[in-house]
Amino acid sequence: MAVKELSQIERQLAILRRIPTEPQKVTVNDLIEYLETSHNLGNLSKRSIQRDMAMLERVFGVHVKTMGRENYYYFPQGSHISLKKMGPDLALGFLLMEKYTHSLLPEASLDALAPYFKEAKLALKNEKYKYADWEKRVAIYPKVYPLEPAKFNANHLLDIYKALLLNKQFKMNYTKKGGETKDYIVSAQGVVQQEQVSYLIATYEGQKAEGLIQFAIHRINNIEILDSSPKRVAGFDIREYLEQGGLDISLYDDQCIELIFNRSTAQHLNETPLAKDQTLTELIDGRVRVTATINITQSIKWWLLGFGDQVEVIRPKAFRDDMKKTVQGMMQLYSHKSL
Amino acid sequence: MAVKELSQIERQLAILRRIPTEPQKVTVNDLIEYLETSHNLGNLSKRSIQRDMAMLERVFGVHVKTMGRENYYYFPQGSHISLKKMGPDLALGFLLMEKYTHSLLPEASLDALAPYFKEAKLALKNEKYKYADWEKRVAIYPKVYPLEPAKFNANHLLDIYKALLLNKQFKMNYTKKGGETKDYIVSAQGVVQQEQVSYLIATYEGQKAEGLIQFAIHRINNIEILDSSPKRVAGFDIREYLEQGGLDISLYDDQCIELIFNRSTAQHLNETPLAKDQTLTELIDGRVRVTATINITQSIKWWLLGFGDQVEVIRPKAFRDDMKKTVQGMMQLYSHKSL
DNA sequence: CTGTGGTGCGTCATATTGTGTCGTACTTGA
DNA sequence: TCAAGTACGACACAATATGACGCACCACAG
Repeated sequence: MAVKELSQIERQLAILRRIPTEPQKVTVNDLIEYLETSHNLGNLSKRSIQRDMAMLERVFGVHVKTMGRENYYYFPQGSHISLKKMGPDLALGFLLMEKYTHSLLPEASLDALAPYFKEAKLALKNEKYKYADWEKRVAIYPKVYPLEPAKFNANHLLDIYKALLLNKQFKMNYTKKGGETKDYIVSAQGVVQQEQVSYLIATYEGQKAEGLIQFAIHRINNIEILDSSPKRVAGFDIREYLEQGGLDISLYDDQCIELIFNRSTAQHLNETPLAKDQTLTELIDGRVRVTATINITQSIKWWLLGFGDQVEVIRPKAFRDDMKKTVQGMMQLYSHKSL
Repeated sequence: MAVKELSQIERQLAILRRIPTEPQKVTVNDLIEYLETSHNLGNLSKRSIQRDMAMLERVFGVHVKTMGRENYYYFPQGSHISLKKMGPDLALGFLLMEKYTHSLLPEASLDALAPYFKEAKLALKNEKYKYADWEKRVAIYPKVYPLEPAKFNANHLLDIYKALLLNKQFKMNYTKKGGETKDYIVSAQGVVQQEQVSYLIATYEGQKAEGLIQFAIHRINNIEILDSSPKRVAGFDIREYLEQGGLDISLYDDQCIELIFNRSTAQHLNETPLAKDQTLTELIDGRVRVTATINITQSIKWWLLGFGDQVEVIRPKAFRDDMKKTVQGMMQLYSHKSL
């Protein structure tokens, strides 16, 4: 490639893109090498780059630290440069994302995102928009999960993601169901986030049986990323894993379900269908017969039980019997006098 | 304020921040006025700004359109300038947010966010990070909601948010439960997003009784933002509204609940407690007595029913009787022979 | 249709700013 | 203590930005 000439501004922007955030840093010599190799430039004097840095410091808030005889340049953590003002669509997107996810994201990510959220709020505070009481007007409200979220260290999640991305194994200390803790050398295969609880899908060193193990992330006590490469399970795909009932085992082979709903309850199946092939038929007694093809899992059973006497399971027969048995168990509970 | 002098770069950056995205546009005269008022600059020649624009076009991809005798400048939709490269924490934050929210956000917001997501993926594709199969390794998986999401037009949601922010009323066509449609002039008070379904909390013109009305957003057929100001309900706070059972009515005044769980089922209450003041006591028969202070709502009943015979409601008495009655109803369903 | 006043843009002399080459002060490591 | 490397101020010179034209073009009004 030919040696190009770059105008001052273009050169300064190229430098800007090279400046890392806080833990990392860069020297003038690094920058020269970068510009010469990546941008095929010759003929840049060190003095000019030094002057550029002074300007970037003044205009873009690049930080400088003189350590020893060299200057190191970096962005402080959570810094942000915005050249383009956010439009309302974009700003709203950020605000909604913050609402939806702020309890789910690792701290480090939240810190890094904070300037974007701040900017979004600012963008909605100008002449036209009145961001004033957004907090008082918009809420996300979980329906069926009155539980407090598991005390869940999102930093561990971050470490797992990093291990996945860096293609490394990691060592973790984990509290097993019984309460005993154990160290594992883990090859992460995937992560599933389910409502408030996240699971790591992985294999570990010294595993007795073949297969993928699920670890609850909130039971992880400590993580340390190792240098070794993980043992990858060939052809692993988290969606296939979930479809084959990774978290949620199919109770029956039969996937054709037939239910009879109360009329009022059936109504909302119109809006949120059980499956794409769902059919609804009104019966003589006013109730509604529903058929659909779905994996019949523990979740489905739970969901149907939740409707109480407003739904009756007809098919598969085995599922009906299962429901009947459960109801008999419940009946027994409430036949006793309460303690 | 004194008339400041700005260097070329600083001026160009100031201009850049003033350039809007596509539907809007800006002329050189607008920019001069902006710089003179907002940045207290005098002495800028029109020719210099014109030259600046040529440079911004070349370096930052600002688009220009000559309409009539003037030039209009704007950013194309979905354009994005990144001067700072994303760190891994930030990039992960974006990827997770995309995973969590991409089915919930309005199209326009998604389009505007797309460059950020793209940049995040790029940031994880460099020397160190292997973004390769993120899609195959990370999933969000709803637990208790096997339903297909309501066909829900996120653009209507966007319009509602805009009406809230712009402090305007809007007109909407809405399909009522029965199936009939009706036009409303609406004063939005808030929005609640609950799992897959979003609700607009509002008052409307010609409302018969006092009070806040809930509209399901997926039943809205059309929205048009008006110029009139909404009637604000004094002191409205969505959190208070929800706590007082806006969506989810308390069934009983008594908030002290007492349950007896199976041992295995009770275990996960350790991790995700029912409430902050929850107490667990093991009984002689191995089951676990749980007490907690919570709003006893339809959701809670649903949730408890879901456990089938693994939980028994003890108190409040009225709630126990309610559960008993429901179980008797279920018993009746399953005593019949199936059709 | 024609004139007036506005715009964009090329050009040129001039003012301003960027650049390379010093020198000096300072730090580190041999 | 000295050599070698860095940061940075100063200075002359080169490069670039600026303002003042002029021309071409367009819109609008008379």
